[in-house]
Amino acid sequence: MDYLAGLNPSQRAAVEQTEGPVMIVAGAGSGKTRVITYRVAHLINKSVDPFNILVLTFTNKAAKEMRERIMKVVGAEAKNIWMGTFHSIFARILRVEAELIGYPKNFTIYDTDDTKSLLRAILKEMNLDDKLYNVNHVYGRISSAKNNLISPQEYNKNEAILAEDRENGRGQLGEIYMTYAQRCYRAGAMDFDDLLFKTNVLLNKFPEVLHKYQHQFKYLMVDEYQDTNFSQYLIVKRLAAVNENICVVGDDAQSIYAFRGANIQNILNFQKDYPDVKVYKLEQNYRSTKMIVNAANSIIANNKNQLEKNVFSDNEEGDKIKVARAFSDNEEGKIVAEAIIQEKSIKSYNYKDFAILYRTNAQSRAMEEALRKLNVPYKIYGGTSFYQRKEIKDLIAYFRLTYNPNDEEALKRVINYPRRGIGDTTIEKIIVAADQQQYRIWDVVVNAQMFLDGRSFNAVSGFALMIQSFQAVGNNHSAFETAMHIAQHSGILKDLYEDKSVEGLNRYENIQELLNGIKEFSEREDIEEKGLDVFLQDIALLTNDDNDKNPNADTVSLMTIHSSKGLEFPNVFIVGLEENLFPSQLSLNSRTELEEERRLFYVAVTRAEKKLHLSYATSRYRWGTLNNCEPSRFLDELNPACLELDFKPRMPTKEDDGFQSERVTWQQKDTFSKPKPKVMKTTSILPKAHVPTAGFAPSDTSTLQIGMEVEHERFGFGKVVNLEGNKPDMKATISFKELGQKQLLLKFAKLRIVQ
DNA sequence: CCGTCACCGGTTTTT
DNA sequence: CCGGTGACGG
Repeated sequence: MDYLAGLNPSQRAAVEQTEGPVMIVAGAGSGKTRVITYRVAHLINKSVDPFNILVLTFTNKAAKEMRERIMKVVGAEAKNIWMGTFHSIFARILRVEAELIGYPKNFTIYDTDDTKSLLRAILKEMNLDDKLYNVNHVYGRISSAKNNLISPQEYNKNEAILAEDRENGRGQLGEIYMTYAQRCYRAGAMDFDDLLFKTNVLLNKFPEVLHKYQHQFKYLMVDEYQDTNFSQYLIVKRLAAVNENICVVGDDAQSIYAFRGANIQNILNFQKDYPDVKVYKLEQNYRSTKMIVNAANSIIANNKNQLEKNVFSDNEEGDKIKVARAFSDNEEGKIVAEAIIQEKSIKSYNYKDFAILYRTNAQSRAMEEALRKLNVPYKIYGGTSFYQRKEIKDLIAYFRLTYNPNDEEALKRVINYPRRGIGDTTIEKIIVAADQQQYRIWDVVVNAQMFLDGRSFNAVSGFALMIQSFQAVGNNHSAFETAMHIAQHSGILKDLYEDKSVEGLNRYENIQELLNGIKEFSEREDIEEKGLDVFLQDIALLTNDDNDKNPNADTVSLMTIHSSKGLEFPNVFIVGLEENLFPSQLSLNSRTELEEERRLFYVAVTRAEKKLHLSYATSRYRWGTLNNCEPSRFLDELNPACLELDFKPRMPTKEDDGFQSERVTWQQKDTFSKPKPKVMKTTSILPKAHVPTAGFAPSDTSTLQIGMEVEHERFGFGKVVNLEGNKPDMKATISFKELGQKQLLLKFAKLRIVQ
């Protein structure tokens, strides 16, 4: 049990409190993962059967990492823990229980693309204006209904919801939702939200099933509890209801998924749900320097409604946070790339000690180009996943169809790819027939003679025969053999092989890579079921990093801030700190959304261990045109004492005056982009601006002495406490009444000597 | 049914 | 700027 020795008192207490409800409020970098892993290890050492432990995370990466760390303490037993993302764990349970709720065991999981494509089809069939009924909007509406456990029937009975839709001119949303749910059901498919929604249905409707899992999962732990939505919350609550051995870990300050239905109240209200809860706070940050922790605290202080905590660091003071300004997104990339090379050589870091974080994936382009020019190796995380590439999805659609021929989206995708003379009209006929006769789509396809005439009938029945032959092969061959057979006989391999363009070559290689992956799967010895259907099951739930071939390569990491959550790097660059980008334009309408952006910034800042770099550009390409940008309000919110402005004006203009030495009011500096009207007031940590005395004029400061009283145009009155440096670059430390001590370069500062 | 071309609209963030 | 969609002629 020597692992307990390495814990601080509150960490240790949280680990040892294995019984009853426990809430761990874990500040950024406070050793949260450590506590969870040791807590699980501790349970196992107390001879709790790993099969009785359920640990829920939000990403596959987090689950994998934890499992490995637990393995180091308790060995191979760790393999038996039920540990994974909400979606993958409940997909696994649903596969066992699916038939109870009318789904086949091998139900398809529709990913976002499938969902949107189906919605588009439905909107078209209903003849709805796809601008008013924007697919993303419709999807969002349905998704949030599901995450709040509102079924299509309930939706259509709920006058408040219907009225709201009608007011927005979207009175048909209820009907769309209904149709969408039916189509998914008929296709034997669940979307991401269904995995949670249907689990709730299952646990609600079948007490014996609920009972079974309540007794199986004697101990529950939920990581990132602040990111759970209502649907997830209720699953957890139901499962924990018998033993109440539930431990949730989270940090309200890092809640960044409200946009997807996460409800921060779940963590804020946990104490109400379990009045006898034991609460542990992990407040010591072991990750970052004091400077970084202080800066992070100064940001989050701008948010209301938080769990009270005081995150601190006993680490070294650390370097100040560098703030760089670029003239364009491309120059920003260059500044970052150069800074990486410089830092790396001075402090002999590896490339993998650096991360570049951005708000949106689109920002990666400028960074990539700059890194490539300077030969800095890098790796992009997230973005379009390997499994989302068109060619991969095409082949997988054949796999899907082989095991679930009612999968409408898979069918639409490949029934005419490669070309086999089945056009849109024919596909339309098949769908309409299925709809009118209440047939499953595959019933129509195999009985094509009833619905189609000569030529298209031949093509469709040829296709049906092909899929049936795939099913036959799948029945008695390994995953790899089946996959290879399908790739060849579907014509996909040939089609891609004949495309000799660079992209075509690339696509061919990607297919090879997928097949290689399946080969590896076929050869695994740690699992029994190795059919292609098993390989297929969770593919929709995988993301890019689950396909990382050499995770230990020495490369700079590029990713969105969202995907950086839970990670840490010695050096972090947060780029694109501009209004309308970060905070995102779409977040400016409400306080809650703006606060989520701020938490996102907090997450980004707290990724850094040693040194943090911030940057913004004054202009940026967006859809191919150049736009002016203003610096982000978040720069204003950082404690100025933590910042070091690092502007190297390449084209010195009069706007640059005073930049190096003063606390900059960022918003005013870009004279050519007119300040946007502020949508809402933010509570600024900046004191009220000083109003200079009438007739303020800067004095000649060459005679300045320690002890003199001065007035600064914006900082107000203060006293000179120190002077250092030589003439042109002489620096004065002035203690201002309102703002405390500041260092000013005399050649820039406009000071009036009072006496 | 298939290929070409003009047009439009999309960038949050992820399972 | 890019990729997807829709109209049109072959």
